[in-house]
Amino acid sequence: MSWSRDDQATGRRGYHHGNLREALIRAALNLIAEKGPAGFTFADAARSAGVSSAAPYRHFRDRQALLADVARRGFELFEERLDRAWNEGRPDPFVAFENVGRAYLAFAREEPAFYSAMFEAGLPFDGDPELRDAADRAFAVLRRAADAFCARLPSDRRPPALMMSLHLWALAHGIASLFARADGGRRKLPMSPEELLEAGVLVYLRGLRLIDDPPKA
Amino acid sequence: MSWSRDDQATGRRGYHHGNLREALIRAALNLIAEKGPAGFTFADAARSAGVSSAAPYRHFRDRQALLADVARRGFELFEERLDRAWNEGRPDPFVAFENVGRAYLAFAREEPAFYSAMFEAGLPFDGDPELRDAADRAFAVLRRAADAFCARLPSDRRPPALMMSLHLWALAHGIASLFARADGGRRKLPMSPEELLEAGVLVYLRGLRLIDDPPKA
DNA sequence: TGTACATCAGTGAACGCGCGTTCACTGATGTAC
DNA sequence: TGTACATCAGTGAACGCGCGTTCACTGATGTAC
Repeated sequence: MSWSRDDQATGRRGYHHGNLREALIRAALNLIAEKGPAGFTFADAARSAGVSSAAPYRHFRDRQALLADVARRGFELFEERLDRAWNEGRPDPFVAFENVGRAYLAFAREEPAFYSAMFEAGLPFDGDPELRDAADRAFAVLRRAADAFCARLPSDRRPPALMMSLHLWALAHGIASLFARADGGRRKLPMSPEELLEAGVLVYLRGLRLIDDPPKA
Repeated sequence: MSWSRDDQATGRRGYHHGNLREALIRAALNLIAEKGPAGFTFADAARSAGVSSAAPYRHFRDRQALLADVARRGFELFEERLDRAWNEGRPDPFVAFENVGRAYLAFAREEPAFYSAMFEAGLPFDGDPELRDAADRAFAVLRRAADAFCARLPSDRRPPALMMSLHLWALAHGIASLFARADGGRRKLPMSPEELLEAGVLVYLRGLRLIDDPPKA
């Protein structure tokens, strides 16, 4: 029995929910994790927040607006995690880069719902400046890391930092999409995604330092 | 006016369609290209094949079976394209590798519907041996290419070919997913996805040849 | 401290819609004789 | 070559379902006086 006015099951307090917006976002994350961003419905989110199907309209224009909010928060969290891993290039840019890579995969693995909403929901970035900005800021961490790394190289063989950051982003995203997701039917590997990414980044960074070496004929 | 019994609009021939199975697959591809694999419906496929909504059940157990068939064909076509690009390593493994990379991106760009069905529909590979085999055969092309490439390297610095093929697959897939798809809201780049991939593969392959060089401190 | 009132954040019933699926059916096709 | 018949591949109507969305409403909360 409960002495307070809280409903133990839903966390609600009587007629007014109190924090429905947050509850809907949490519900959306759970549903996306279960069924993917396509399987998530507005009605379902309302249901699992313990509220009528009309209630979400007080907080979100429609289903897509809720999804976009989830994605935006995901990018913010992603940025924070990557930035903390980079740690301003400490102890040195090389090690810090590896840490960013691991943080990338850890995020994809630990927050599959956010990751799906961010990269697989097909949200229109163009029409949503907040979402685009959040995504840009997350990428900017990689970009800053690449800048710092390149600055250490002798200027005659310094690669374009933008290109470098795009390569590493693509590699991390590719590994995350193909191998690091929890959704059952993925391919078995002889190594962990983290090891695969670390080895890949290692090879890549070594290749960079030889950028003016002609290819083997 | 038509002298045959063909219906010009739908390609049908009277009561019996003639080739409904193929028509449904083509319809599915168009619909997936338009709305993504999540937006594609069985009813819509039937409609655009000019047939009643019950007809598809003569050819596919359900919606997912049709989707899986599209994905399987996609992997078969993908394998063929990659294999042709590899061309048994001619003129030399390095150039042939670049060709495979370009073929990978070209496929993602030219066949977005196949690509979506293959990599984004979340189909259960485990329960569908034909689909899994088709996917494995496509990957095997990359694997063979990596084997041939590694065989050219001196044995004391020969990288694991499996790892190498996984890296290149992930890089190509990452670039394709993030930058090479036609679906509007993608990020603008200062270079084409093909150039980005080519540069990345170049750096990677150069890094490979230094695999026993210690990282810069 | 109490009261009147505005505002807010919910309800619950209803709607139209399209989907997936089934069913008995029927027109077309192929084949045996 | 014709005919009877089995089989195949469609039809179209119907079903239950859940979704997104709207609407008038109402209970709860905050605030001015």
